[in-house]
Amino acid sequence: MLHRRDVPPIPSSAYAEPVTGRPTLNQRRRESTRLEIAQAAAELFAARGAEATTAEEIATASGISLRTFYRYFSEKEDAVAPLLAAGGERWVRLFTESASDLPVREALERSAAESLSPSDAPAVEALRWTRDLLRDPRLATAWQRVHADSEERLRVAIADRCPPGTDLLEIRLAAAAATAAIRVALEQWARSGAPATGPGSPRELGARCMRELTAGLDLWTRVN
Amino acid sequence: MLHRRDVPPIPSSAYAEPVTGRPTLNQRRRESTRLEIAQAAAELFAARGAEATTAEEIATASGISLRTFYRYFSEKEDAVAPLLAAGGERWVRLFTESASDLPVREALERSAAESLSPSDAPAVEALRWTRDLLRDPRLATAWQRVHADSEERLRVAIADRCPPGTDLLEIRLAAAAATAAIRVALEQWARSGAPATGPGSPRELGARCMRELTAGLDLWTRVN
DNA sequence: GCCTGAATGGCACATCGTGCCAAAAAGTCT
DNA sequence: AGACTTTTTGGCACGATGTGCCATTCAGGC
Repeated sequence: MLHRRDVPPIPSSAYAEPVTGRPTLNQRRRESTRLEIAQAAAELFAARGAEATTAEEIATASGISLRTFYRYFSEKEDAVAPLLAAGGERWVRLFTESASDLPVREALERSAAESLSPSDAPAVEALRWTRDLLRDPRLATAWQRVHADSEERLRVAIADRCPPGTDLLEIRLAAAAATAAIRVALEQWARSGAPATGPGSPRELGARCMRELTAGLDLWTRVN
Repeated sequence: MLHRRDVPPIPSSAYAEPVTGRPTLNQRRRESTRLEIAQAAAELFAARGAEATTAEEIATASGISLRTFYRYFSEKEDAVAPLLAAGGERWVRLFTESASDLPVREALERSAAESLSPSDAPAVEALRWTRDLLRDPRLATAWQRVHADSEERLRVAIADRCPPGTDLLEIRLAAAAATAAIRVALEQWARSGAPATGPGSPRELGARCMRELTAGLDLWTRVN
């Protein structure tokens, strides 16, 4: 007897469980609010630095109370995570949605390249912010957490594509290699003055990093 | 005029600057204190979890005041960093001290394997603690920071070995690949019930991860 | 012994992050 | 429309975090 569950057999969120698209209307509203807060936080962090910015200032700038801010983000520095994670989120989504008959490595490289070449307007904004925010040492923790989360999601996505008996260490290595490739590419791009497209762009750097880091993985020779 | 520095032109530590061994006596004492605190913190974290342990409890268990604790560690969770970083520290040190005529890749693999097979008694302890501490989600941040620092130190060490004109991106990739290999190997070992030596040990897993992740790097074909 | 600089401890203080509860908002149903 | 339920929000209190400041203690060198 773990939980008391008398009347409603399913304690899930609310009424109007959507049969159609995955994200609930409320969830989309919440995601939109998260982005607004992230935008305000990024401006403050870029201007004064994360150290000198209080959580209350971010909340006020976002038009919400301090208490509500901490319902959207568990830590002050996490407020910019939606911007830092924008690329990674899109990347894993593209990989998951790619044709399942495509070899894993092909799918990884293509979705990475596509996610690193911002076509969307907010994606361009996120990239610009990333470059600024990476300079703040106080945000290093958030940057690392974003990639740890990304690696975990990617690991699950890769595992779903592989046959059941696949070595888990191989899957972990593939996820770690691919995530590290994206991270190093973005860090290198942020340090350089290269533009968001063309030579030295995240897309080019990412392709090269991905190729070199994933070349030696055994995973590709066993499943395709 | 950034700082006021009138009388002493060099603000370095103390008297008795040692001409011989690198670490100052005071620094060694400090390092020893750090380890004692880390030991006490690890026991508390493993028993009650990092969430339910206050910084003051760690300080009291270490026989120091709360204020002094924060002079040794900037955050509560960082208190166990010396244990989590023990392997990585030794690894970079072994790599740096290895014969300079040894090819970079050889030196990397050998020092990694050696640092992952604990011969020292405290190294065995650190490994045992690592397995326990990795279960605490509250310590994930410290774990990630430890490896970010390790990657940075390794990057510098690799750069020192390479000829001046070497592509910085290649060096970054090598450092990232090697650090990720160690991290994945330790995470996999911690999840499994494998012993510290023999089959499934960190040394064996590390060798395999290192081989697969660094196989595709261009760096080896240009410098040796 | 004295003297000097570093290490320590105590205190105050701003900020962080959370539990709790009441008010407001949003959605459902008749 | 109104009554009802569920979710979200804001305000408040409070323990915990992390730091600046200053007096005291400690560990040498003289």
